[in-house]
Amino acid sequence: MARQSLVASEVPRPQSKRERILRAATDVFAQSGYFNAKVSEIAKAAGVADGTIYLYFDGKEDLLTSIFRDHTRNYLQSLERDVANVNRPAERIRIAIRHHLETLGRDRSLAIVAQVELRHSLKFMALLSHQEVADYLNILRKIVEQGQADGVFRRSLHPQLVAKAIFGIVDEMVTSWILSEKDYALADQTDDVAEFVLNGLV
Amino acid sequence: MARQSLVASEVPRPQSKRERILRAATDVFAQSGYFNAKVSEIAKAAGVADGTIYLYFDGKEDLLTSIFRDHTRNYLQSLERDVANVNRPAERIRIAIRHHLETLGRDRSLAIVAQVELRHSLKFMALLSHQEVADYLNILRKIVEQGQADGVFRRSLHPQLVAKAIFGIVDEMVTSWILSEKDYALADQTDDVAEFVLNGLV
Amino acid sequence: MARQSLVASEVPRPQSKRERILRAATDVFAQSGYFNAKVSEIAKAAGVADGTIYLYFDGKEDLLTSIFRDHTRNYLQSLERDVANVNRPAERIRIAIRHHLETLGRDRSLAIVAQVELRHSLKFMALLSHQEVADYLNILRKIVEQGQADGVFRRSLHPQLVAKAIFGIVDEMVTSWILSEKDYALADQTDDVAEFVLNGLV
Amino acid sequence: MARQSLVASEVPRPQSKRERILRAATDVFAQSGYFNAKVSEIAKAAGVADGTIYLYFDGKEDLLTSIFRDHTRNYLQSLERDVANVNRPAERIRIAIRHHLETLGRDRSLAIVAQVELRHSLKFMALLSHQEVADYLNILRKIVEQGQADGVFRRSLHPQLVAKAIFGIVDEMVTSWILSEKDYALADQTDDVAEFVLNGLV
DNA sequence: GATGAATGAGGATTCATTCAT
DNA sequence: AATGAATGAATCCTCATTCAT
Repeated sequence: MARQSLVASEVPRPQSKRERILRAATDVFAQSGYFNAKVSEIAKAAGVADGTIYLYFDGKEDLLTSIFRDHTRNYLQSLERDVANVNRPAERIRIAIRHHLETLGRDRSLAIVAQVELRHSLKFMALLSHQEVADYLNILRKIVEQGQADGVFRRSLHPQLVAKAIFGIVDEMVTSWILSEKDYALADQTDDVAEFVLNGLV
Repeated sequence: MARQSLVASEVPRPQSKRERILRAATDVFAQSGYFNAKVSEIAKAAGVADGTIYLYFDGKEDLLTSIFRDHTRNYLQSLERDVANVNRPAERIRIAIRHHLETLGRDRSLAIVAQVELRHSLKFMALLSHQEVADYLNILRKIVEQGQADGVFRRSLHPQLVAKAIFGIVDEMVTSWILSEKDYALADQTDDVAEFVLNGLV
Repeated sequence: MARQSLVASEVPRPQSKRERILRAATDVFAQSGYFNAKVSEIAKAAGVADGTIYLYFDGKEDLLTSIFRDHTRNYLQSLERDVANVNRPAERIRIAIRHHLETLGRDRSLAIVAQVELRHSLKFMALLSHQEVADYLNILRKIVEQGQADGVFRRSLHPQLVAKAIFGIVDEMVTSWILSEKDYALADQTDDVAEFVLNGLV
Repeated sequence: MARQSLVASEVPRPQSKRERILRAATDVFAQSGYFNAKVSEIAKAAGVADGTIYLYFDGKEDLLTSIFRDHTRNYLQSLERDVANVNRPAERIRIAIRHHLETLGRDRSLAIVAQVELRHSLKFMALLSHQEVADYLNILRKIVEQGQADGVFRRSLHPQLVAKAIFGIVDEMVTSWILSEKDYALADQTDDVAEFVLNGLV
């Protein structure tokens, strides 16, 4: 059964003008795609005049970048906090997976922007890849290294490759979710994903 | 050390006019991105007049679709052939991984188009996802199911989730490769990836 | 009595597409002023599509520059030819004055562009001043120098200052003409201007 | 040798808010040109808020008009006073020339505005031409007429044409000065210009 | 089949001006 | 009187596509 709206937002209406514009941009980018989205459409959705957007952002591209940066800042902070709350490496892996799935599973528009719009150019991907994504992968890598040091993770694996692999798996779950016509809770896959990551196929 | 050209093609110059156009489109899309690529640029790279492209394709978007369809047809056929050559499920998994990494590792422009340009809109991704990607996942899923039936893969795992997970891992390896400034052979990661997929982290 | 149209053109409709566009640009710039002129208005006046203009010119500013350059090339050539036809320095001065007044008196739109639109920025004026206007002044200066060498012009005068002075006088006659509400033939002032230039006030 | 700044002002900082705004407008118009100048830039240069400008002026165009009107009022008064101080017509001509060159030679920004920005549209030029410039030309014309009545200026010349010619010469000297890369005192040309005006070329 | 000159729709952005405070 | 955040109209240029040759 298809969803009625692809971008139904369960997110509360933001207060500040900057946040309202960013929320509107997220929804419009998710709905129309970055290139087809019109700035005037975003302005209308945010309830401001076209020109007002340029008081808060440098332009259309800055809107996209800002959505990502704002989100990532919060994301990485809360991820590190959550991970620090548990000690067992395996549990930390599970926590990281859940964190990713829960965060994007909660905001479909944001997920679409993250999975689709942020990847529309090599240049843009390279930018993200060397900053925020690298930070994210570092967190995962350190969990793996710690697990190897503790003797609970196999030492034959390259931590960086494992980090990328985990990211790849979770990323694909999100993509699959936004493209799916079924309406399921993304975070419900946490345990299945974690089992596969920890134990493998055999 | 940075590569000299991001889209250096080791692919032989195609003969037919249709193939020349498609090759040019792949290179130009990889270089400039779909939205920034100009049809006239593709025509020039292919050595034909602008209008000629419209004798062979329906338009710019059809170029992108055709790149993908042409490639996928060959890809799935050779994947099934390779997989049929071995019997052990674990080996089949390894074969599938190698096939993916080898194919894209051989043609950087194609890899960029596959990882970046084909994903620039939800509508486009949905299209691919329900046809070619679904076929690909089905092949992986059947390998998993066979392995479970044979008793060599754990039965607690959902085959569809495993298929997606494997796709996600390999996909991320490719993305990481095209974004990397280091010049390594993508297919060299086959064994490491396979080990992780088969045995997991613990 | 005010003229019915400020830009009534007695100029024959040009043949080539490039010339048609340039003619239209001259008329529209004269009518509306450079900054207020719309490119689409020029296209409409030239009977071409908006985009066609960009096949022949680099943009709006290039239209203005091209009007001037095209005109100046012809102007300086015919001026030198006319001047070479007579020998007496005083007659050459008169010829130069007539040439200026006749050329602009024949094409009101061109005169307006020359007197008003080409001078709307310091950067633009500097550009013209160092190229075409300098060439023009050089021709005048050489006439003066020849007259001084021949002993018919007073040697106490700086030839460069005289050249500028003559230019200034004629230039002001043109400006005055385009701003005037009376409809007189600009070139009719040739003899009066020449008399003043040659004999002065006393 | 090029000047360090094209608009270096030797003018004392004005006191009243209205004068500060007008001074800032003169400098900014000279620097950027009327069309490219931003009202907010003028406000910033004047040290007031954007909106404050509209308490003193009707808008951007009124700033330009006001610069001119304010300046012209003083200019014409002091010109008439200076002229009245001498009796010989030839000396009056010299005084008028000096007055013009001195006034603009003292304030480069004002000179740029006078030579460039005030002439950016036919409508604007017509406006000036029929008011202030006409008053100026009248003063010159009367000097000529008086000189002819006194029998010291040749009667064959049309006084109005002579007035325009003198204006044209001096005007061109100013234009040439603001465009020149050499740093000379404009008023130093007074005697050379006067000699040419009075005695002509022959 | 091939060409490439011509088309014209479409949108991000700027900035003079306003007005609630 | 003064502020400055907000407005929104207005336009140059690009480029996918067409079609007469």
